[in-house]
Amino acid sequence: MPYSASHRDASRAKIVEAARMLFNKYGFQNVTIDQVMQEAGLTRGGFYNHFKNKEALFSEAVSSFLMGRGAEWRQDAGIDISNLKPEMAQQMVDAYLSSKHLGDIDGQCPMIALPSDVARADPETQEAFQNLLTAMVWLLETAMPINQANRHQNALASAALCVGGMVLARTLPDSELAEDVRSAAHHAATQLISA
Amino acid sequence: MPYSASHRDASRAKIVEAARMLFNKYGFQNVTIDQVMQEAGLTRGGFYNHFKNKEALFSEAVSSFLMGRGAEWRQDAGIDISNLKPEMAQQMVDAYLSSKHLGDIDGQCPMIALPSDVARADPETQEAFQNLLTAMVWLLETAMPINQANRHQNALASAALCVGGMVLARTLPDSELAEDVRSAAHHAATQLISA
DNA sequence: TGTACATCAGTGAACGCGCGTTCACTGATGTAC
DNA sequence: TGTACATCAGTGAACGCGCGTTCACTGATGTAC
Repeated sequence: MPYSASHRDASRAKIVEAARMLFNKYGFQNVTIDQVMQEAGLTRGGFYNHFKNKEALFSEAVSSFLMGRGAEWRQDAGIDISNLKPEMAQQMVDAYLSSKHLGDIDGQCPMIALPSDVARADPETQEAFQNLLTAMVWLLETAMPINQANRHQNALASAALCVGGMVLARTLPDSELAEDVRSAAHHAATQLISA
Repeated sequence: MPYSASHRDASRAKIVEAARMLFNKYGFQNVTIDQVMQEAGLTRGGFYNHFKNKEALFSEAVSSFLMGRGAEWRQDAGIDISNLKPEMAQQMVDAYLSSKHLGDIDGQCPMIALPSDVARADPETQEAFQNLLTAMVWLLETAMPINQANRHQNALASAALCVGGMVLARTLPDSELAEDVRSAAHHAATQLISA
């Protein structure tokens, strides 16, 4: 069994991470397998040792966010999912709807960068996307100030504000308007999650 | 000057409308010019008599919504932009965040169907997209109950909720969750635009 | 311990299909006379 | 009014490029003896 399993896994992980980043930046269809493999430091042909096809890579790239780049992101935001505290919903909203997150095209949440792509992708990818939303809603709901009514509904609406505000801000060419949308969404989401 | 100008314009309009519908359904890259022309009742080659290239068609398709399919949509919702009344913001939110709008893939607002595509398109298309948002915000702001504070900010946040709620609902494979998101966004947007 | 072997990740050339775009041609119809 | 002409929207074949995928081959390295 030449090439240790860990070597194999490391290559695979490099491919997924390169793909996640490139898909975020350019979209599913505008990224070639050649580009991904090059970014991962490998060559074209090897791709099919690791994945069935390009769609399978997309699904992996989306689902990798939750425990990969997303975990770093949460850490930066001061959020610890194994020890949630009532102020962390606000930290989540602050970080998600921040200018920094808006500008971080490579590292931002796939729900912002890829919703239309995912809507047309295969069921696995859609599941992965859904898991991102479910996790976000769970976090907002669980880490909301204690005495909130309609916790679940408010968490869902906050998530819609977070994603909607950022999707719009990312797409608008007038960056001043984009900032206004982002900050209005941030303000409204803050209202929603406070008691 | 054979073929009257009106004949030419009619063909062009048919192409744009076919494109708008197909792009909404399948996304910019998944629609071929062949498909568009066939849907418009014409043949492939004629396309370039009307448009410089596929990107130019995309931009037209997005901008056509505001006064084309979108006008019908507003009429169905009981909204008359030349005679706005204070209850029409609520009508807008009701119609935008309705199950009917969610299911109407062909006819729905391009901000829901195509945000990622537009984020990667040329400046003309992004301008067209921005005009849709600006119009929506203007409508919400202008038709809000009279005695509202923070009208502009609330209109921006409502628009983010409308778009975000629908983008998520369209992408989630679990239709029950999709409904929950849609209705939570609707509830929150209603709060935002009432005094 | 050292060496031959087997495995399989990685390589890069080649294939083949699809699609945006071009082009020479057609023919419907408005206009000049 | 009728007819020849000119224009240009429309046609459909062809081009050419890009990219997902395949494939025969290479070579690094773990294992058996």
